[in-house]
Amino acid sequence: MSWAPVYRLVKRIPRGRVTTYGELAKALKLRGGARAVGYAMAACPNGQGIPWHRVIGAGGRLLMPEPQALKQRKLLETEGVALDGARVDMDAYGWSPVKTKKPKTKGKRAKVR
DNA sequence: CATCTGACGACCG
DNA sequence: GCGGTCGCCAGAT
Repeated sequence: MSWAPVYRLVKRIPRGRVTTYGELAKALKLRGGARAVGYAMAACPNGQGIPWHRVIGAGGRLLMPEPQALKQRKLLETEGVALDGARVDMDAYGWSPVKTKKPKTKGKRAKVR
């Protein structure tokens, strides 16, 4: 399966912002397919401009095993995302793909929540 | 075709 | 807050 849309969305994530698998799944209409999204990320071609580290679990919780999680934390911090231990403040850095998704019809509501 | 597993999410105890 | 279970989709065996 071509996870192009997933990768595309991930690439759309602005710097200093994060999103969750669930959000991505919903944005792509993959209801309950959070796992599928996770799978896509796991199979994501590393080194192709895909900021996988901006993709986290629900509630802004880091999932991946430690080695990757640590790296992810570091990368996020570098991008300006404040991490609360293994937690990310979704209320502050949570990016909504569905709302920010290509504002075709004017600006509409570019407000989070 | 059946079964298990997985970088998930939500629910329950 | 933590751990276990079920449901979801996709891929591998």
